[in-house]
Amino acid sequence: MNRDLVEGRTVAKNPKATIADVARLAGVSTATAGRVLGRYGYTKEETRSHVLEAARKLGYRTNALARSLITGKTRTIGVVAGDIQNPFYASILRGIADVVENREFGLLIINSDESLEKEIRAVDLLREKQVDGIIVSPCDTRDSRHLRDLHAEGLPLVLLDRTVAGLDVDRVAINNIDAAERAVAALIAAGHRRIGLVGELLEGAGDDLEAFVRRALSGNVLSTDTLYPSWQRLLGYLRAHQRAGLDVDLSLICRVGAYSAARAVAAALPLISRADRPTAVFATDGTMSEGVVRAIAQSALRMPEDLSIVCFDDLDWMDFVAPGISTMAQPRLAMGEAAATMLLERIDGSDHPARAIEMQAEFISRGSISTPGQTIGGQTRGKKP
Amino acid sequence: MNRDLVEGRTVAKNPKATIADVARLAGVSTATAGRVLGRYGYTKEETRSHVLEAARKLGYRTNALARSLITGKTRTIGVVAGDIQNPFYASILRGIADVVENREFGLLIINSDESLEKEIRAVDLLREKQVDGIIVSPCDTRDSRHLRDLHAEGLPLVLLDRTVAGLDVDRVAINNIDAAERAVAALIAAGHRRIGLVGELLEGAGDDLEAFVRRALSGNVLSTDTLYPSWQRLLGYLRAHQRAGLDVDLSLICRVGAYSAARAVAAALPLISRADRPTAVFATDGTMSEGVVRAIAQSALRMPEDLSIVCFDDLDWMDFVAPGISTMAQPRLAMGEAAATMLLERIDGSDHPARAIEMQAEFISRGSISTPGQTIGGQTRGKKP
DNA sequence: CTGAAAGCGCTTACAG
DNA sequence: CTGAAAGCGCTTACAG
Repeated sequence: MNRDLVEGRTVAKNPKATIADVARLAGVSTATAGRVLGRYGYTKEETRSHVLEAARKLGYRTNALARSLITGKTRTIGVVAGDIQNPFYASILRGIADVVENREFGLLIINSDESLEKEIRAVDLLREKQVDGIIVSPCDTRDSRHLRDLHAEGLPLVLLDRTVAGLDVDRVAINNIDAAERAVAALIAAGHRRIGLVGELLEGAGDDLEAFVRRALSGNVLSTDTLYPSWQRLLGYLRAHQRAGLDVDLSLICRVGAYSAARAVAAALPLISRADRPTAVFATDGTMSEGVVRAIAQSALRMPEDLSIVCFDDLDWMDFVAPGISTMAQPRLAMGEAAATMLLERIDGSDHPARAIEMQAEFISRGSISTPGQTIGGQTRGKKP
Repeated sequence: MNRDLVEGRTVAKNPKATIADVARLAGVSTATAGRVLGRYGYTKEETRSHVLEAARKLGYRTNALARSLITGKTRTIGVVAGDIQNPFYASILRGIADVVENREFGLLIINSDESLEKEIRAVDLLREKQVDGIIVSPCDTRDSRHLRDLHAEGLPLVLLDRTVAGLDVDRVAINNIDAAERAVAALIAAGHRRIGLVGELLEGAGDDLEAFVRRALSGNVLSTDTLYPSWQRLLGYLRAHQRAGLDVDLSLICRVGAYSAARAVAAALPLISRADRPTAVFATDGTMSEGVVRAIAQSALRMPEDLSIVCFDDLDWMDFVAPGISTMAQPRLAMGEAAATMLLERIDGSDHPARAIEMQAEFISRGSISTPGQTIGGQTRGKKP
């Protein structure tokens, strides 16, 4: 408190000046000072300017904490992302930040590293800090009491990229099955018949890849909605094969088991080094894409002459890594914007039923797909010099 | 308030339960309940368990707002970064997040887009939210009243990557002059004599590139500390030339004037297309590096046969874009960690004099440097097929 | 339009 | 070790 302040005299700016200090200097009640400083209620213009002048003199800054304690609103949202360093999340976060900053909201960001335990702690922390709403890319599509509770208690929640079984809340994602199918169809259209897949495919979809594929092929996959994206994209891969009347070779499906480019390299290398290697590979997301391209760079294979690829997510480097990477691009920025916009609407009080926004993925055709067995530069399946 | 709660009966969990509710149910005072729930002061073990039990029954969660209002600490720090989507900032942010999450602090992130106006608003917002400290990568090395005020008022502040004139606070950065000199020296050592530079070089260093270079060459650059990184790296470029007794060709220095890969492409294309083009190019940061590599990909030049390059920052793609990009790598993650660690130390009360942590940049030699005029594959300065 | 009073949900001295 | 009271810095009814 600044009890040493004297009206009428020039006083040193004090960042800790409070509404009471301003009121005293302006000769009004704290209620009135609060009204002009907090921009609520009515104030006579003259009073207003006195208060403002006093606030200026004291270097008054409002303490959002005190305000929030009363209003119950913090004008801050929280987001728990897998890894802010991953371009997928970095772009989404940027989209979120853009809409949030426009509304002068704060943005609290926490990494989950795809760990349920960390996600739960993140959500806890965000709640303690009384955020007005939360955007999460849930790392577990089933075990989600923390999210269910959130929603049950009325805290606005938006799910990004992934869905949670039985949790009917706003969400934004692309149609992963369809997008993957279109990506793989591009390969098939070019004549490929043996197409590899490199995907995270973490546990969660029944754990047994072979059984999953068998079920999928016979049209028996229940609740595709709550599958992880990589499993949904596997479904798209299978569907593209079925549509084209192609058999699926299980040994061509690489289950990396982790969100790691390095692990993807390790998984892709054997696949593309086999004698009966596929003529093309589909990578199920940006991280897997980086792994596959890295594996090819480490091998002696030429792209696309020896191996065609189609990736997922349009990363910075995909248009200048020769021969240009054909890929299924998700509108990452727009996904973040959409999620934030939905969340803010909820925070503003909208109470329509939960909506699922399906964003459009766009296939970008560049140079990484060629016809298998095609002869280029005088040799087929040749080695680099 | 949950006035409808009845002691002894099973009550529905209420996320809005307050310490008063818990105290009532446990039959103790709010002071006592507060002591066990807030983990401060002493409590008899028996009392403790009663309170805990009551809290559990009610689903009590502490309201950090109320606590912060009293303690004056929010256990939240703010960081204003240029663009969280940029890999440079994304990694730094990850480093910051890692140490901050360990201490269970919150992390408020805002983009400045290198605009002073946005930076000022960001800092304002963070202060309103009463963060315990701020990390900023200031977009203006001079006009910085907002940062000066912050520091004068005792709010912990750490500067990242850039320095502000006359603001003696903790900071972390690499030695940009030295790092750039080493990078360019690698080119000179390989025999290059005409080396281009592509850098942001925004206004701020006196605005006149030619005059700056002339001054630098005659050893007259005052306060190199508060230069923007790209200007410091230009200094390193010049110094490498001087050390080698090489003349500097001003026309080889490309001033992009913006933090934009697209703008860098536009600036680099004419440079590398000239008849008397340089035999090598040095890019002053990740964004410029992407621009240069992109420009080369768009040109008919082969790398490194027709043009050698050395980049700055080790981005994901640099080790798999053929022929592998030689670059000066900043320890981005560690820079973020160091900044956060310093900030938390200050928050913990440390009051030693301001420290400047100089991180080590590491040159990574890959395939993008060759000897100029070298004959590879039977032709020199040839075109791609 | 303005002020006195209460209160948001906690923590902090201060007694006991 | 525990409780009654005050208070953090605001906003919110409620009078006037």
